[in-house]
Amino acid sequence: MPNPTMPDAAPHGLDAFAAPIRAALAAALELDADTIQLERPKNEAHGEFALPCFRFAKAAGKNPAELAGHLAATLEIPQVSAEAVGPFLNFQIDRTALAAQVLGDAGQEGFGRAADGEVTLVEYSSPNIAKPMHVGHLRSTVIGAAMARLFDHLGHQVVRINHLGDWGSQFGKLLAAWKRWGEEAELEADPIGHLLKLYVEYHEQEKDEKEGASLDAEAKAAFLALESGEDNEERRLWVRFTELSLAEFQKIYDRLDARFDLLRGESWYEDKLDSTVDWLESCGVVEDSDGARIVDLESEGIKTPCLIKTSHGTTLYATRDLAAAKSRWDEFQFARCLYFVGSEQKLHFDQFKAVLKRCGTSWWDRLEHVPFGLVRFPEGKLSTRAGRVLRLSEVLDRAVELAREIVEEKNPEHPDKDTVAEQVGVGAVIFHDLSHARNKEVVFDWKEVLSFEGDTGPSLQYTHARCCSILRRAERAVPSPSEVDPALLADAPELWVALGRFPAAVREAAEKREPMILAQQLLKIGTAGNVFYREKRVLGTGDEALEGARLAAIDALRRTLALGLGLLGVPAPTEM
RNA sequence: GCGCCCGUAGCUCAGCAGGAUAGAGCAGUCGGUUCCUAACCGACAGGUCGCAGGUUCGAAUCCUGCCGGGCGCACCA
Repeated sequence: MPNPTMPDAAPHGLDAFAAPIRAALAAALELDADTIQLERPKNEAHGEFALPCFRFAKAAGKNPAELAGHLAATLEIPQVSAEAVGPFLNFQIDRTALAAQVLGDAGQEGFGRAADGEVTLVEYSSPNIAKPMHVGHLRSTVIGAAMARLFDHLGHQVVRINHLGDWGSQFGKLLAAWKRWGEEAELEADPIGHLLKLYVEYHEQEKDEKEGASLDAEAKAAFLALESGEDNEERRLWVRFTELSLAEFQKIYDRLDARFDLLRGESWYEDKLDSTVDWLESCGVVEDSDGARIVDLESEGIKTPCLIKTSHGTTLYATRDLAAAKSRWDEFQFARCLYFVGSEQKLHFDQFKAVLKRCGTSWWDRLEHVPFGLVRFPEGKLSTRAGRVLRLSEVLDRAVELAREIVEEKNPEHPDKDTVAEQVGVGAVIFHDLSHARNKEVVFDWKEVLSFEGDTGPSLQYTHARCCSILRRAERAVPSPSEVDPALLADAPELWVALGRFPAAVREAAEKREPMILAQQLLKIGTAGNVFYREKRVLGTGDEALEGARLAAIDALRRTLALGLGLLGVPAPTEM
């Protein structure tokens, strides 16, 4: 467990000032520093931190404005001035001290890092074999990968797991369909496309009563053969389909910078299913219901029981997730295991956690479903069965194509347009997803996803590239923070405040499992950066000390943007 | 029917462990480049925070009810 009293050496930007302010307030109000929550004023003119004095005044039986005034007059905090505005006590950091602190922090590799050390498992992406990854998978992949990086940055020992959907009766259907309509040449040319076609064809033919019955029988037989574990034709085909699918998925993962430590599909837990069921049975929580084995969850406030085994004796989704969770616990004794899965599966997670609770495990509440909203289309839902899908690769390709046109137009001299177009196009798609609250459903809109101006990934990439450009043209080394006079940078508090809030944004994004919080902060940093280099000429001022100081500022900005974008999985090109 | 999520500017969204005149971006109007990339900056305009109650010194934020949209509700995953 983390030790909250452990001094943290990591640079934390504005937090460096919050601690003494809270300590001074705690002493003045005779309260514990932990009970004092400093607010971030909405209006930047009100300073960097604020304390509404209402509740403290009430406790002390005083008038809030009076208390604020009294505190403002008596508090002595190094490098921080306090001012009372009505019942509010506002704190402003000395401009030079602010620049010095943040410049020093943001210049370091570990800006916003913490030393946690806990084991955090992150399950994300988890697409189904034999189907294309579509826009729906984008969310799990991009949010999960970003969260994994955030935890990693905060010092967790992160284990990234891809829980592939590679098992279940659906593969019986696919095998049956392959036997009827499979074409070797087509499979070679476009594996997932062909497998999807077979899947769609199956569901098309299934509607026919006579065909449906015989297809269903063939599918059941095929899955049975697969499940037998023998090295038969079904198994060999399944392995092949899996490998072909993985190769396709990997192309997407490479583009999205999504990596996994463990590639464990549902099939990986196949030989642990029996023992899991036995374990559940031995816990005495399983009962019979119409021939099926279930765990009743009424006592946990869940009306729907959790199905462990069907009346035909086959295992289910929940059984496999239970086996997976138990296996992971045995292997890692994790502090938390996060599942980045759509909100439509909330009940499933509530159920299988409740089962583990009923079993008396000590770790059931370390499992956490991190839900996110569905991707919808203006025209309505897409359906894999009907073959109506928008492939993720197509989304990325279109974004890259558009980015390529824009690079061509804006920077025809660019030495490597293909690379930068890929970075910008993919970056736009990733950032667009991550800049929205994960819990809300998103209506997919090409115009928005392909937008490169305003609050977008490409505009941040652009700011980063501009910084790189200035540093390139400087043709001199960037002075280290200790070499510059921070007073020369005191005229850009907006930049330092924006940068100084980066560590808190990283922390909060991780705590709330909400990458959007970091994305929003990066946008603020980007805007502050644009204003900075717009208003403050860096090169050619004739003042060497000033130039050095501003170069250091640009470098801090560049580093923080690269760090933040990197955490989100958005590439940071040095020229665009 | 029951459960969960969402409803803020024309559009897309922040803000919601209560706090100061509700903020961005896009679209609209206007302005900015003899100067490190204008994928930028600035100004104007735009809001009964779904509706109605309640709690509070104070509610977009918390509670209740309603309306609207989405998702889920045992032998699929």
